[in-house]
Amino acid sequence: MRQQIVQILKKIIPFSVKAEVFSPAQNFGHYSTNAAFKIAASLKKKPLEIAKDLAEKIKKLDKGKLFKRVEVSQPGFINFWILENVWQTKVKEILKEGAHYGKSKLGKNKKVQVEFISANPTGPLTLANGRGGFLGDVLANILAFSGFKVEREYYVNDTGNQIIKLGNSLIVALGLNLGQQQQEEKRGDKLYQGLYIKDWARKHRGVVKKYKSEPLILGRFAAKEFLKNTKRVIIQKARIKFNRFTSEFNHIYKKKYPEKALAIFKKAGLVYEKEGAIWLKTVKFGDDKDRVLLTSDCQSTYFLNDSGHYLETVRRGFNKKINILGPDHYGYVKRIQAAAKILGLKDSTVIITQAIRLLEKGQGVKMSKRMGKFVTFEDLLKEINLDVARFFFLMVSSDSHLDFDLSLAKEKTLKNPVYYVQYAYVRSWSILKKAKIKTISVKVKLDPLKTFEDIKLIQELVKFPEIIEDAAGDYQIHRLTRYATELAKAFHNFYEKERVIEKGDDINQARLILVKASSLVLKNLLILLGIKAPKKM
RNA sequence: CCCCUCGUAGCUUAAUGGAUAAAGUGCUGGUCUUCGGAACCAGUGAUGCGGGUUCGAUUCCUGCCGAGGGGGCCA
Repeated sequence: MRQQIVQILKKIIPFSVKAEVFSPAQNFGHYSTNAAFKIAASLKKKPLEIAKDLAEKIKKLDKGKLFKRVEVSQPGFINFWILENVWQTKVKEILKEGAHYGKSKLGKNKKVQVEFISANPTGPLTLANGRGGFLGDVLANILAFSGFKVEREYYVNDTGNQIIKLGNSLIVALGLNLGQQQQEEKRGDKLYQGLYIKDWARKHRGVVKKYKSEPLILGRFAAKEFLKNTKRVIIQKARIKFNRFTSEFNHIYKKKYPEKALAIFKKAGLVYEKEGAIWLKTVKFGDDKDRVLLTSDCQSTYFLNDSGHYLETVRRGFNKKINILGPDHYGYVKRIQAAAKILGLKDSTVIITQAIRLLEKGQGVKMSKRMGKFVTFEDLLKEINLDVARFFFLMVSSDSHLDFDLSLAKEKTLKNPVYYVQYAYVRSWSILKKAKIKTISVKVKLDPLKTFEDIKLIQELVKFPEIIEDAAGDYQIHRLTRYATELAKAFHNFYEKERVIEKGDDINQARLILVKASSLVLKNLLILLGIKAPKKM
């Protein structure tokens, strides 16, 4: 629907302007455009006059096919009211498309990689990992729905100093002494202190003792175990899907991608030596300082290895990558974007999800892997329903610092908006069941659908593809959860005010079709969000 | 000290520079001889503080206050 209006505007406006067509609040019509403002700026005329002129042209062009009313209002908006029969036709289109309703070919089958979670295998998942997990999962769903070929990647940092550190942490946790060399390495870098370290060490006492002088081997072993547990939580508990677990050691390090990346950096003339180390000129790309690629004792840094990882992605045919990182990576964005650009990744996005501040009865609870005392993602999923957690986390923009009160969430779990949405689906299903609907007849006339509630509901249904399109473009996933609440509200309102099954089992066929369409859209939406669409609650 | 993000109803959050700042929750009052009341309706109530940019600023720039995160051979 929005697209149709955009097309009409294009015909009327001679030069290209960035005009928007949107659904306005309150009684400003079904759709609105600010086109007049955009033109006014370059024409130096009053927006209101331009709007009046445009509105006349639109009416002439349309000849009463689409619009019931086209009006201009202060200070220069053009508002559109759509004809009832146009809305009614849309309902049939929705039924025809069914489970495909909302899909588009926006992505043109291009490959895109969504990398998310990628937590270090040195401990359990945090709430921030969970937030990124839900975000990545749903974003990947939306992109796939919009015609992209999506790879969902989890990058496992399974080699390097952190693995040694993990081994050392386990050894120390059992009160064993580290070897001379490890003692030195331990200095200046804090070990992992969490309770989970102690628990694991005690549980695997024999293994820790056996490898007490070989922390790398011990660390690798433990990391594998931690990863196994992480996979269990992600896949089984959180219903988050991945199709590639990329190993830093096997896929990147062994295949010499860091070296290859370094060669490309050198060829680009962006590498220099200083104080015995090798640096990349990331300042040229907006970073506040240059970054080390090779240390003075010729070790590759985390940054160089990650560059290797990006290069591998490019070499596997991806021109587009979205990387979802936690809040501790803020300082990292500029340099990785610089590397991406040099390595030839055309469309690179880094999304930083903000931390979730956990409150317990209004009191802050510190969450840090080092502190030892923190609530893990798995803990949270034990406390609250998965659908609730998903919806709640996805309801807010990823750069909002979410305050999450655990005790409140548990308490008010029944009033969570996710149940509101699911309940709308249950109600729709219940009507269909009672009416014993089998096949939808295309012959049914939809003329009776003209009350405020009918039209409002159709209007929301028609918005669905528009919301998907917006989210696929700007990755703002909370558009979907917000929309879900609005759609459910329109349905509940419709349900309260309009009867489908009249007295005496007389069924209003037109309304029944509208219910079927609503049910379809709600289901498509819930599937994208990874939330269950129950027939009963 | 420097960098990044954020500050909106009592609480949790929306709003590519646009119309009367939008929802949920809370509180107050109301609806129904119901296709499942986990529903519906009404009322209540907000842009941290001070400047600037312009037709118009929650949004952009700047100073202050406050919260969180980060700060070269580390991950």
